[in-house]
Amino acid sequence: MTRTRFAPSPTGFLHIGSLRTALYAYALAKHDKGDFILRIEDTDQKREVKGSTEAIQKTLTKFGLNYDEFYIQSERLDLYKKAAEKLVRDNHAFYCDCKPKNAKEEGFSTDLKDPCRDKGLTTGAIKLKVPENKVLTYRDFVHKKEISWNSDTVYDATLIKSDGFPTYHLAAMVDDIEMGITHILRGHDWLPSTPIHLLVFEYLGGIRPEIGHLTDILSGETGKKLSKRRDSVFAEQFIDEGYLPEALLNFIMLLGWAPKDNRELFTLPEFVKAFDINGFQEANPKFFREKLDWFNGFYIRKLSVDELLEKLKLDDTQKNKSIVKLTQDRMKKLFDFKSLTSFFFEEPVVDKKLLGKNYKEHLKKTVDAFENGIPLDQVPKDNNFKVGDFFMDLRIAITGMKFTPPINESIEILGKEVSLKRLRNIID
RNA sequence: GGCCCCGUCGUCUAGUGGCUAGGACGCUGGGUUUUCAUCCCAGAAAUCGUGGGUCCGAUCCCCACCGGGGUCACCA
Repeated sequence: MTRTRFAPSPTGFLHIGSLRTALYAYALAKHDKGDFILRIEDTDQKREVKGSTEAIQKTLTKFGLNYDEFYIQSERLDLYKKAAEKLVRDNHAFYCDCKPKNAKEEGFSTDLKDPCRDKGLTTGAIKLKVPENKVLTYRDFVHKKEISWNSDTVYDATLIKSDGFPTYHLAAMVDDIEMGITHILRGHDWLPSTPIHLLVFEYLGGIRPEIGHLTDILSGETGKKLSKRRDSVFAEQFIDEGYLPEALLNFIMLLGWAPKDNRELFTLPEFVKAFDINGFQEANPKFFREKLDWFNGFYIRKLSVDELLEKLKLDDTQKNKSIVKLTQDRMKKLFDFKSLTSFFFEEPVVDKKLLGKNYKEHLKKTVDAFENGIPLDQVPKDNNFKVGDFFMDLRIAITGMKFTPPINESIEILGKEVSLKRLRNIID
């Protein structure tokens, strides 16, 4: 039975890269009818942001990534403590009372082995005792190759902090074993610390899951890894901007994974079905929005009128339905609806410079046609107007814009009274 | 700097020891249309990072280089 997990730390909203990791982990499990587990890694109390666990749950649900099991690491502390004590007992870990260091401020350290490793202390933080000159190897299922290190390049990583909380290096491995995780799928930033995890797995005993490291998504602007701070890339934010979850998901699917048959359109169930663990990409993709916009337009067009009405939070009136029908093909984002249709709801400001030379003649004859019940299509024929010019003047007079939904249908929705009023405003 | 990952059209990517290197987005042109959009058709766009090998033959295998990315915490 395939079991995968998505293990975010509750430090904010769902990063687009995290969403992708969750999606792939979900597909990996569900393709084999396995379980997808959500595990909140809240072992750093300082960084925790209130409400983010709920936000993550809500967002995953919104995208259809439903999980079968749910865990919170801070509720499992004794498990990690016991594991660490076992490692100390087995002489694979040791207590340490050194002052914590922060590499960001202190720079690179060349001394990999901790001074406390042979002191035989019995209190303090607990660190991994990394063996000398040992080759550490695993096969990465994303990269489809063996990756290895010499343990001499690995530092004695902290397993339990002095506040008693475990670090990722311990907690995640304990949980992955305990929860029977078969495949660890995680961000590429974890690759360098994998030798630590290999040792922890080995010393803990039990079956080690397969491990795979996803590519980083790079910013199209900077070429660097997308960052929460610099780039605006939260899943929630895309939704707020008028992207459909199914569009974002479809876009994300292809940023780091591809099928052999060039297919590009997938609903979530279709993706799960087509998913193949060998389809992962090894090179870092850049994040550009053009294709996302296309996906979004595509999925908007596929919506039924009622569905679109609901997405736009519009009342189910006949008028709204008609307007939606006219604009559906023209929307790239849900947000576009507002600018596309404002003239239906409020008097447009008409810039007369946009109108053609003969606009007065055009509009006068249109008013006549309205009053006498003559179809608008008839007007240019009867008066020898150039069809395009005539309708363009009409369009601008009614909507204030050059690019609009079909003008005849729009006028129908607006009604005779309103339309006439707008025409007269301009002629007089 | 040490360690590690990566390198096919602008972008996302398919591909195999021998192909006109395929698709999609975007772009350009055309058709449909009273505008725009949709839809349809066509086109431009990748000397497969560079230089060496191996081979009858390399985008595909090997090496070097260059370039890009990541990471070096009692954060995850």
